[in-house]
Amino acid sequence: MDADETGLRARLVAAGVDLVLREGQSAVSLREIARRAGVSHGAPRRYFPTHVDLLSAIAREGFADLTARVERTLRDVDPDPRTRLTALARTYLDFAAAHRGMFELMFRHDLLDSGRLRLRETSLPLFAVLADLVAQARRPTDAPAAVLAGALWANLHGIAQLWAWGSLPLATGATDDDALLRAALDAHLGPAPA
Amino acid sequence: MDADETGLRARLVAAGVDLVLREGQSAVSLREIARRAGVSHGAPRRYFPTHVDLLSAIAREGFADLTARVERTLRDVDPDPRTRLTALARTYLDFAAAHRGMFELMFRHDLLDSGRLRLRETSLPLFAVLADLVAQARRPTDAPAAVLAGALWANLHGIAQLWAWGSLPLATGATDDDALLRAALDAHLGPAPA
DNA sequence: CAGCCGTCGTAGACGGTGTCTACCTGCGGT
DNA sequence: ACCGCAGGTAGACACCGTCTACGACGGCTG
Repeated sequence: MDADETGLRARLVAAGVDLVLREGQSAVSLREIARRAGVSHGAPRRYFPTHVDLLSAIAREGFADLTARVERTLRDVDPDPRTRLTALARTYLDFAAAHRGMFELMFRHDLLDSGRLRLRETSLPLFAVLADLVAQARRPTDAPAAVLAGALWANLHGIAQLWAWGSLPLATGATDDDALLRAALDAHLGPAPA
Repeated sequence: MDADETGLRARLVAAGVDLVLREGQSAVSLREIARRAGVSHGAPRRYFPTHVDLLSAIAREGFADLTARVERTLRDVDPDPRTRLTALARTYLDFAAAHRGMFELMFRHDLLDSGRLRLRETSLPLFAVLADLVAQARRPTDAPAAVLAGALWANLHGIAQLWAWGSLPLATGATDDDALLRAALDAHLGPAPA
């Protein structure tokens, strides 16, 4: 995306993203991405002084990707906020399931030292989209919009994580996460309209 | 807890638990716990052939601890299911906040290879307690009990995780998680009784 | 045009880690 | 008295993150 698309830094990040998607966070080492980029083991240090810096940069890509997917999804969905929220939630869960390693990494605050690269703030635009839709769908008796949005996000996130871990399928006996998704949306936003 | 409380295995796990609580998952190495137990670096291998086995054993302690805390809490709470669920939820969030490193580890399926030691099943008794209370508190028009319980658990879990990561405080501007907790319970179980 | 200097990548070293293997040692059962 | 084996020791290997000294090269200044 940046001007120097082919710069070493971009290639290193790309290799890292590829690795994390394919084999998970623990496979991402500075030396391995150097190998994949065809440079010496010390080269990445120029751009990522520390392993945490590399992982943070990769997670950043993850957030950008997820945000882009959500926006792309919402472009084709009609304006009813409840419908849009459902689509957003579906995209969130699909992303977590399809890119498990990346999803894990994105929320590993212990690995990311989230101040770095303003990483945590990277998730805010996504939350803003959700919060905006929640504000539209909110009923007068519901909790304040910010709280409602936070609680709903947490619910989506929890479903994504526990489902991926296998606990939720095991505990509920369900074979897909759709019922859970609908239960969460119904709970926070009221029963779905016909 | 086991018969040979002072056996090497128990001491190794204890050292690991201590480490994970104090410094997080990444500080737990086979060699370090060997050092703390005063044995050679190869000794742990007898009990934990692989690093994953060690981490799984530690996470198991974490689940046992959390479950015990919940049961202890519920002993002193009156029988109204909604009240009990609130207490359970509070305990869950407090545990996550107070033992962040352990909580992280417990749900890191990439580190745990959850088949090992039947680890994932270890979380089931806790879920059963929650599911039982949910079944009692459930209203006829709610989702099926298993789904409702799963969705609520996911909500708690998501709040715990995103709060610990700092995203939720950042996004909602809140300074404590109480509003979120109440919003989640109200959403899934209906507005709290007076 | 010559020379300097900063950027960027190389190469080697160090300590730490997981894992494998060969070994020792002491105790229980025959 | 002996053997066998569980349980701990010790060394090796490859890999990792990090640090440091060093080369190469290109653009600016004189």
